[in-house]
Amino acid sequence: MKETKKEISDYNLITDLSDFFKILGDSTRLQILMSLQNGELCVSSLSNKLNMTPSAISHQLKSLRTAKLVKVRKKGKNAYYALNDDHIEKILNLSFEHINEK
Amino acid sequence: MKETKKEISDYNLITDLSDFFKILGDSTRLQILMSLQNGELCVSSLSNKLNMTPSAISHQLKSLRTAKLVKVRKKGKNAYYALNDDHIEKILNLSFEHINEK
DNA sequence: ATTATATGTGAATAATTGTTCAAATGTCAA
DNA sequence: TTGACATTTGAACAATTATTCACATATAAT
Repeated sequence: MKETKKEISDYNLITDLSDFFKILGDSTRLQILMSLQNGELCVSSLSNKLNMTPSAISHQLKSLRTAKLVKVRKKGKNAYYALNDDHIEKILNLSFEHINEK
Repeated sequence: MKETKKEISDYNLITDLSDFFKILGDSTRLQILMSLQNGELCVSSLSNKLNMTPSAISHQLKSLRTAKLVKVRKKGKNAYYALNDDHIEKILNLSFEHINEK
């Protein structure tokens, strides 16, 4: 059944895409991603920069990790997070252009 | 105060961007946008295509209109909706590439 | 005018989710 | 070992939101 296969793959595409946008649709996570555009940062640095508790930051970093948008490097007591993908910066920039032309 | 100005514009950028992604972060709205990539459609066509009530579709179309992602053309009893912007297709395609490479 | 069809709207409900708080884990230094 | 610091985790709470339902509006046809 070709129709069924197409419907399933459409379904996956749609849910994957909307999940991806859901992750970007939060100001805290966006701020984290944009902060990491200059290079890796540890949780407490992000906590200071964004004026939020380490716990809140850590929770959001977990979401970003699950979505494979960031990766971790553990060194001593610290956990350094970095962008995991080049695409994200492109998408952010293109979306920024979109916003700015309104 | 330069610092303050920058903080304010950063704040607006972040909230505008996250609002934009929030709109895309819903499967119903994504399906509507992707359906409109082939040309304008009226509410009942979308309702049939997505197997959802006209009311649900209409509510989401209102969100999309407020976000200026779609526009309306009223003709007789029908309301034909179309994409309002070229950027959206680019963003969707780029995001699709991102999803597919995982 | 009255019916049927298409769309829009507002309130209510159910589900999702971001932040906080308290506590746990892990690492380093003394 | 003890204490301090960095990060993580789970539960609870508050806020947001997508859909449904009932109803309103608008247009066309008879």
